[in-house]
Formats: sequence, C-alpha cells, structure tokens
Amino acid sequence: MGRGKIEIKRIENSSNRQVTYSKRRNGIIKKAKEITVLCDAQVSLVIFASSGKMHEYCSPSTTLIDILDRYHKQSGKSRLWDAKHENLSNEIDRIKKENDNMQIELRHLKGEDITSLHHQELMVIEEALDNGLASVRDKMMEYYNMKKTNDEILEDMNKRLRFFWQQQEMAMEENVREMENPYHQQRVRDYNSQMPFAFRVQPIQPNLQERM
Amino acid sequence: MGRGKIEIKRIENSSNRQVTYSKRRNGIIKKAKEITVLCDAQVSLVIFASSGKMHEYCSPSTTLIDILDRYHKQSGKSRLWDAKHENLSNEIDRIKKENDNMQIELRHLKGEDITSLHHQELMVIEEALDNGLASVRDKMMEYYNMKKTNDEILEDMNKRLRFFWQQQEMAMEENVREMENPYHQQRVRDYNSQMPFAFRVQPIQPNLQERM
DNA sequence: AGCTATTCATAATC
DNA sequence: TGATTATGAATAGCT
Repeated sequence: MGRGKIEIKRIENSSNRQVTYSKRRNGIIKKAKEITVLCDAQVSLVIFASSGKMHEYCSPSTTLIDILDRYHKQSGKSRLWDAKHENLSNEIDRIKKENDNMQIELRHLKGEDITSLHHQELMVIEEALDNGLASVRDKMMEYYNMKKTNDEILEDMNKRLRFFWQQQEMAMEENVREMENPYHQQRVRDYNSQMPFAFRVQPIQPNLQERM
Repeated sequence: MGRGKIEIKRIENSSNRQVTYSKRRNGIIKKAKEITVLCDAQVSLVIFASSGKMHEYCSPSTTLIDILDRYHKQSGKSRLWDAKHENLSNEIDRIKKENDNMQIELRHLKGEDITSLHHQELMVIEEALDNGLASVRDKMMEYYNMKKTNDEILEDMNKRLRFFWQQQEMAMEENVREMENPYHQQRVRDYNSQMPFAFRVQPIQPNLQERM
C-alpha cells in the first residue's frame, strides 16, 4: 500500500524509518480507535520509537491500569506483574526476617525467651550484657565525674565569691564612717559596680546540665 | 476498505461485530509487528473483545512489564502504578522504621552509640541490662544445678556399679575354686548375665546434654 | 509536511 | 467459521 511494495525488515535509512514510524504509528492508533468503537473492544497500546519517544492509546472509560489488571487476571502471566511486586515483597521478607532476628536478640538481651537456649548461647548473651553494662556504667561514671568536677569548680567559685563579699562588707563598714566625705562615696560605688561581672558563675560544660 | 464504506460507530449486529473484531484485531496485530520490524519500535498491545476475550502483542525481546516500566517512567502517570505498590512501600517504610529503632536499642544495649544519651536514658538501659543479666545468670545457674545433680546421680550410679563389680569379682574368685562342679559354673553365668541391664547409666534429663 | 500511485485491509457476500 | 473479491484505506516514495 504505497508506491511500491516493501519488504518487512528494518528500514536502514534513518530518516525514512522515522517517517514511516510516525505514519504507521498514527495508522495503528487510528485502527485501535476504530476497533474500540466498532466492536466495543478495549485496547491498550503503548509504542516506543527507537528514539525512546513514547506514544500510547487507551480506550476511553478505562485506564491502562484497568486493562493491565484484566490482562494479569486472564493471562496467567501474573508472575510477570508480580515480578515488579516481587522485589518489594522480597525486600519486605528480608527486612522482616532481620526484624525478627533483632527482636529475638533484643528479647534475649532482656532476659526473655531464654529457656530454650543452650549453655553456650547463654554465655554469649551474658558476655554481651556484661560488656554493655560496663560501657553504660563507664559513660555514667564519666558524667558523674564531669558533674563532680563542675560542682567542685562551682563550689570553689562560690567560696571565692563569699570571701570577696566579706571583704567587700568589711570595706563598706569601714567606709560608712567616712561617709560624710563625697569623694569616698564615689570610690565605693565604683568598687561595687566592678565586681559582679568578674565572678559570673557558670557550668564549665554548657550542655552537661541537660543530659543529667 | 471493503465492499462498502462504513461509518465508524458501534456495529449493532453482534455476529458482524464479532467478525469485524477478529479481522481488525489481526490487522492491528499485524501492523504492530510490522512497525516493530520496520522501525525498531517496541509495541505493547492488549485488546479485550466485548466478550471479555483477550489478545495481546508485545515486541520480541521485551516484556509487557518492560514496556510498562518505561511507560510509567515517561507518562508521569506513575501515581496509578504506584497505587499498586503503595501498600507494599508503606509496609516497607514501617518495618524499616521499626528495624531502625530496634537497631538503635540493640546498639545501646551493647553499649554502642551511647555518647549522645542523657543520664536518664542511660539509667533505663542500665536497668534493662541488669535485669537481662540477672535472668541469664539465673538460667545458667539453673543449668549448672541441673548438671551438678545429674553428675552426682551418675557418680552415685558409678559408685554402686563399681561396688557391684567388686562383689562380682570376689564371687567369681570364690567360684573359680569350685569350677570342677558343672552346677556352680552354670550359676555364675546366670548371675553375670542379669547384671548389665539392671544398671544402665543414663542422664536423668535426656536433652540436657545437648544444651550444655 | 503534502501528494498520489500503489498495495493492503477488510466489508460484504457466499 | 473460512474463502473470495470489490472497495476504501493506508502508506512508500517522491516533492
């Protein structure tokens, strides 16, 4: 059906191929539409050109997915469809298994479900628990020490502070007697206002408090 | 293209429709094959007759699934496809999350990744470890006790056995002197053959051995 | 992209 | 159903 008969084999001339492709593609889609209308059929048609460009036709009132569902129900090739699901399913299985194993390990570490364990398995768990406990207690001890150091420093600071205030008070009392002299009053105020910033008492580890 | 022109609308005559359907269906499939060969295209074609009967064509060297994969990648209609996967994907996410949580808990119980934990969290872990350790050690102690009891019983049995054999030997020696008498010989054989089955020494807990 | 000579698909008929 | 054939449709090659 053209100026000359053609053999059904790959068209080597690339632009000819491209032209023929788009003509015939339109032809097929037209035919698909026609059979849909004429014969109450449902058609799903997806065409990829060698360029990768895609065209599709799907009968109205259905979707490709509907067609595929019917396809898979009827073709018995549901395994192909499932192949897409299979990866996900396999992954689920794998993760679930992993999950179960961890679940078991966790329960064992918590001392549950250990009745059926052999002696050696119990030893392994015991060792893990021992190690874990050692690490946790080390870490706690670390915190305690940090807190202790901190407390000591604060205590030391406060001691100095108290000492400073005592000195301050004594100086004040001494100065009260000379209050009539405006020059002295001024000196005391200066002295007083210098102090508070010099002894701002804070924890050494800023984040330590929130972890304790 | 036939003896007369036809309007593209539903063919009301059912058998005509059926005939036209199968002719045109073959036509489309033929065209699909041709465009596949001529133009290096990939075609997926699924047709359902109004009767429900299905026919399909898919370019060689691909599967419908491959085509659909590409379809979904390109059409942007992947949501429809994903709807099929959504449940599975959600489940995977859920399990993975569960997994992660357990992973973390496990690592914490093993004393790993605990640097960022707060003091209270460490206390909780410590308590869990303590409890676990207590349970495991209880269980081990139980086994030790069972084994000990078992050993004691076996030891006791063996003691009795040794004693029995001693008695036996002494009786034998005594009997050797009377060997000339056939009646005595017979008596010793009887005596001997009764014994081994009376003292078959076995563990009391049949499955205990394999757990130790 | 159009055009048209030609081949092909198929509607009607048997 | 299956084969035949007259006819309209599709399209290969050309512009």
